[in-house]
Amino acid sequence: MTELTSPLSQINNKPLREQVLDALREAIVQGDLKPGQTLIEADLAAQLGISRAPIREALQILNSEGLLETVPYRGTTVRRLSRQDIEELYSLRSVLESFAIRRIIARRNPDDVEVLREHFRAMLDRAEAGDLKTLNEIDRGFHDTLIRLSDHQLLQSIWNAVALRVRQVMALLNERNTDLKQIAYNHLPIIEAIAAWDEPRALQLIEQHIAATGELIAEGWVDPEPGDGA
Amino acid sequence: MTELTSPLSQINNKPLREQVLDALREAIVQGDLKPGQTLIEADLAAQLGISRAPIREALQILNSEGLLETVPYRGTTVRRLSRQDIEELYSLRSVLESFAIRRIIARRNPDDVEVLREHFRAMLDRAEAGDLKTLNEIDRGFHDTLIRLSDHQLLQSIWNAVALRVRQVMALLNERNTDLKQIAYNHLPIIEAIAAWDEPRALQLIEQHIAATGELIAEGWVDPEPGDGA
DNA sequence: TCACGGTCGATTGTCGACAGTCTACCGATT
DNA sequence: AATCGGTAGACTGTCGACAATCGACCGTGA
Repeated sequence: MTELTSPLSQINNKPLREQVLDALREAIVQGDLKPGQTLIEADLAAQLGISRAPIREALQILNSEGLLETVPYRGTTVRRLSRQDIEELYSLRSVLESFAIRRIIARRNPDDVEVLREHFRAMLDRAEAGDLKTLNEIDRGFHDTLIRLSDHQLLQSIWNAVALRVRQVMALLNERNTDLKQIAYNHLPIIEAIAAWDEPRALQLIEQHIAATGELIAEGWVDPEPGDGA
Repeated sequence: MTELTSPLSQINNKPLREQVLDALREAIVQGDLKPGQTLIEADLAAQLGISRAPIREALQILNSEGLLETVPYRGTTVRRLSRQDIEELYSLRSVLESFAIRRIIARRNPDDVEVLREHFRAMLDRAEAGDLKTLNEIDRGFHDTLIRLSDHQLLQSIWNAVALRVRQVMALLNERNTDLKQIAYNHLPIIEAIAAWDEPRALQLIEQHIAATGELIAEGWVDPEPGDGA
């Protein structure tokens, strides 16, 4: 056999640690595990039918990713999100995406624009179908694509962490922004500014777009009260 | 007894995991552990006289911090630093510090300026004494202070990770920048621009300062050849 | 000569047991 | 009643042993 790693999805051999890691991370950013909720290693282990060792390793990683909070000898809880956290999250996000756009425009590669336009079409399509869930995913995909196109590994890895928290915030939001097509159309001028290699305008648009979103969310955010979040 | 946590440095009770974490992290950023070098859990455990469990947890964390690279079932090595990594590191650093300065200037707090000027005086003092090691530490302290003054926890945590890698790069550099007083004086106009609340000038200076440093380092950087780095 | 299969040693992954630490509770003392 | 000291239970931290995986090595057979 020569290569062939990709198909058959590589059988099984992912360490338990990583499976647990993925599962917990997903549970957190989808809001299934609520901020403030405490995680008991033994419970998780029993629940998953494995020992505590891989669980502990996963928890340490999630802690260093900022999704959990661990106090030695005390326990680990899902990190709480204050209004200040939201504001910080979106302000930093704005900085990172601006940086990405600057790099994309500097490269002036028409292919990039086509990729982004394709995203917009998909977004509009989902919006017209009233498909909120998929629309959100595509919206995420658009911003992920901006980062990816910027071709900057370090930025990418930091973005990954930031984007996780954004997903978590979205999941915890009870109020839903229902003006779907508006969300989709919000992205069009950004794309066109990039297509025109108009850096100042693209930066102004993306920063305004993200700041507006952040403010909208921060505005209605109620800081979590003490309690175990359950 | 009422509080009193801070003095007496809290006796002992830091988990082994964290002690190992600190020790390994320091060894990496100081260049004692060379990029490419592989770390064997059992060896480290024997060397430190403890079991593998806390070692493994520390390694996972360092991996998620980007200082180590782990391949399941294969092992963990100190992450290699290519020239591209250096360029990415400094370009991102520039973005983060610019953001910090924008926030500092937006606040217009004269105390901030005084803190920065004090840093400059200390730097100049060390430079005149020809004290390279301390100068580097103070230089680091200056940039750390910029971030701290920006009062942005998320930025702070990302900066911490980035700054670690910067330290590692500095430690691995064989060529030393010997023009000490010049380094110190480089910071003065930045401080003065902040003092004057002159945002465009402050941003232009910091970006140029960091880009110049980055290019200087990237220029002489030799990409690591395969091998275990030892 | 070279591709193939199998085996072996080194190393990582997982487990169950035990040690250490913290909190909550409770009774004694003032 | 309020404070103190001590104890019990729940949980995290650490350990040593065992299982699983990988790469290198080595014959074997065409």
